[in-house]
Amino acid sequence: MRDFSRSLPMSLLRAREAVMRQFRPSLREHGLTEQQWRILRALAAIDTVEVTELARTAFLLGPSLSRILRDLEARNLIERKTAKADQRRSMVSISEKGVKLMASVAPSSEAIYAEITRRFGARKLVELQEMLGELEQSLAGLGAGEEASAEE
Amino acid sequence: MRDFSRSLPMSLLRAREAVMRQFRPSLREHGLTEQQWRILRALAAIDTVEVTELARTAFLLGPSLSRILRDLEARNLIERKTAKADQRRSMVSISEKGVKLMASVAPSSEAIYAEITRRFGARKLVELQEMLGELEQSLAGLGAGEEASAEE
DNA sequence: CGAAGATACTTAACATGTTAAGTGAATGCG
DNA sequence: CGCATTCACTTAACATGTTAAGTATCTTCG
Repeated sequence: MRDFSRSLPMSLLRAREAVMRQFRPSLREHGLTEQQWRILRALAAIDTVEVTELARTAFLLGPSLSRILRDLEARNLIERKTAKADQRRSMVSISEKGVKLMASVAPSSEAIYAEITRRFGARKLVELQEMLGELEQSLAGLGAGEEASAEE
Repeated sequence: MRDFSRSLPMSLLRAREAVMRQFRPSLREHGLTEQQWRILRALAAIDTVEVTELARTAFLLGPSLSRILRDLEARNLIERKTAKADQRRSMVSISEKGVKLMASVAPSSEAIYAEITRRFGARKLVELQEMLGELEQSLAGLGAGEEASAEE
């Protein structure tokens, strides 16, 4: 069997960890986890979303998102209100306080991203992301959850 | 701020999830998590290792590894004995039962990996892994933990 | 209309990620 | 030697990942 430290999952895991290690300290200083930050960023760009759509955007599973939204709401960083037309749906939006928090984190976050880009190379970064997208695409519809979709 | 769904961390996260989604069902059938599988694979190739070295190889943090080893030992999939020369060190090895479990999982795991390789392309896969390695390298010594290292 | 099924979440339960603190065993050094 | 420091782990505490089950609401269709 292939040396597992050279397997694709391990390569992806290590690369992601190398990247996230750069961001975590800054986020931590602001009392945010990586996932909470993802949610705030997603909300900042969208005004109002349903929970399910937010889960898709922030790439979080429903149960994780449920918990995090509960906590973010308790910290007054987001707001929720049930949709009028469908009482099942909960509409989520970022609060003013949330916007301010984002504004305080964004500069260092941007700086870190810029430094990563500088070190790795902007061109290579684009190329890498293209390959990652292709990998994702090439596996779409393979694993669980895709029951007889059209696929064209 | 950049559309966060196109950020490098998200690209890496989605790509990894697309890959792991392929493996999880098979591992689950054998009662293994992704991390437990990593540990068994690492042990199978090494005969005996210290916990710290195993953590490095399987890319797990100490506390996670501690818990998992406790569980794997309870399931008799691994064995532990303290080193004679240094009572602090615990030497870990895979058990016979562990070897058999690996043998029962390996075929489907190999098949899945082969299918991923086929879909994405063997050449592109190599290229992708090279880029991931370069990314990791280019960020080595940036984040936390590297206090005034020599840097060559 | 009204019961069966589908939807949109939420809770529960267990495993891991992450940081900090704890424990016991070596080491360094005065 | 003896004590402070370091080391190799382990525990603790809290957040998230993951799957299954639960709850309320909505939709469908007889």
